[in-house]
Amino acid sequence: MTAQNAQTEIAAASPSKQELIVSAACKLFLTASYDVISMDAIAAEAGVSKATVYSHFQNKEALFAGVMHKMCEESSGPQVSDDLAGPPEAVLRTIGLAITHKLMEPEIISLFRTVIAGVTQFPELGRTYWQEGPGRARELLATYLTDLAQQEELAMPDPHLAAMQFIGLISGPFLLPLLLGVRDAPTQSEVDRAVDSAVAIFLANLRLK
Amino acid sequence: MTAQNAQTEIAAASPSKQELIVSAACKLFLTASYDVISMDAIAAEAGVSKATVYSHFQNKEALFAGVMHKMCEESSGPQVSDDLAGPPEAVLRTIGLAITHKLMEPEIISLFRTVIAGVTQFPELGRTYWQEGPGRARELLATYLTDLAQQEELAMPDPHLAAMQFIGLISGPFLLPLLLGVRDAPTQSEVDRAVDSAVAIFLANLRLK
DNA sequence: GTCTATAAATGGATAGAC
DNA sequence: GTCTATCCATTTATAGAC
Repeated sequence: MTAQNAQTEIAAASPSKQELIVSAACKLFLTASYDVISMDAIAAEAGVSKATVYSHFQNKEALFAGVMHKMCEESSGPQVSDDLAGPPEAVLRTIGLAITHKLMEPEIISLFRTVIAGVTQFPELGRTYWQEGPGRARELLATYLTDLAQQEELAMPDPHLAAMQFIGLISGPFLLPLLLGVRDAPTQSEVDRAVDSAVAIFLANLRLK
Repeated sequence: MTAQNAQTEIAAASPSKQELIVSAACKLFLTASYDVISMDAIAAEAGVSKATVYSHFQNKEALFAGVMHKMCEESSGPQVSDDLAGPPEAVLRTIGLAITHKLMEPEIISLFRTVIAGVTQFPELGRTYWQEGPGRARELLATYLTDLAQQEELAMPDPHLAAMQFIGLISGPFLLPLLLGVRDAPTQSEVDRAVDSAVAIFLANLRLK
């Protein structure tokens, strides 16, 4: 066992300074955008001195990049990659609920705001988030829809377009109002109703053609 | 003619300092978020001194509020309130194209980013933008859909939900990627195809029930 | 690695002359 | 109203002791 492995194993029980810093930065960057959060505030939240922060990260931008990478990993898209068998209604409903529930989490809305706020300053941030989040959902859906179309002999000229339409259809009622802060998180029954409706609309059209 | 009217008429030809300041602030706040833009930068862009800026606006927040109010007015939703007659396909296509074209404008995407970035610090900003933009589109659509359902004797249990689903369906393929900066503005044919597809999906479902 | 103290720069906001 | 010059708080980042 190398020294590095030993350090990694200990980490879970007693978090290293580096982990304390990243956790504190995560928390703060979710409450406000890049420029609002100072290195002083991060150091204070982590319970370390500012010099310690700079000993682990070259500068603020490097810390921000590390934090964003970690948050994208943790919130990596809907976890439905396994369970794609069964009647299409059920599968789309499962995928739709997974996506909707992801979007409902306050942390995800906050992350979304932070990413969008930072994308002008840090263009790579947008690409990273897309690949880890919505882009992954799109690929998953497009693959499933392609298979579905083949099985049921449906027309599916552009699976990527269809996937984004489905995502828009289920997220439309909630995403914008939540991002703008003009409504609270929806109730379970509200989510169920919206997803059921969206699945019905989507499938009805597919089978009509 | 009052003195104020005279000033207003002159304004178009030779803009007042106040208008110079607001224009400069508009331009800058569209390129980056609230905290990134300094009063020094705004004064420099307007070609006036910083003290002059403060003689017209009490502080930075007041200037930001004024700028956002002006931008919301200028970009006030899709201008389709008159032309709601004709076959549903055509009407929905017109509305869909109007909404999509609005969203494609780089200024609107930038405004969107700025609003979302600022909504944590200034909650009223989100409400204002919603009312001037997406909220207005939702009301317009919901009203039209209610009428349509009545005329064609279709089921329309929740016009607001349906309106947001339609907006999500047409904006889904573009809005997220544009906000995240992972794609360029779509071509005209791409927009046409997406809107036609969305209208077909939406209407097919309505008439199926 | 970690701390205290501080440097160097920039931010919002104001005083005072004109 | 408008400008120049300045105040004061805060920010990023570093130096030097331990």
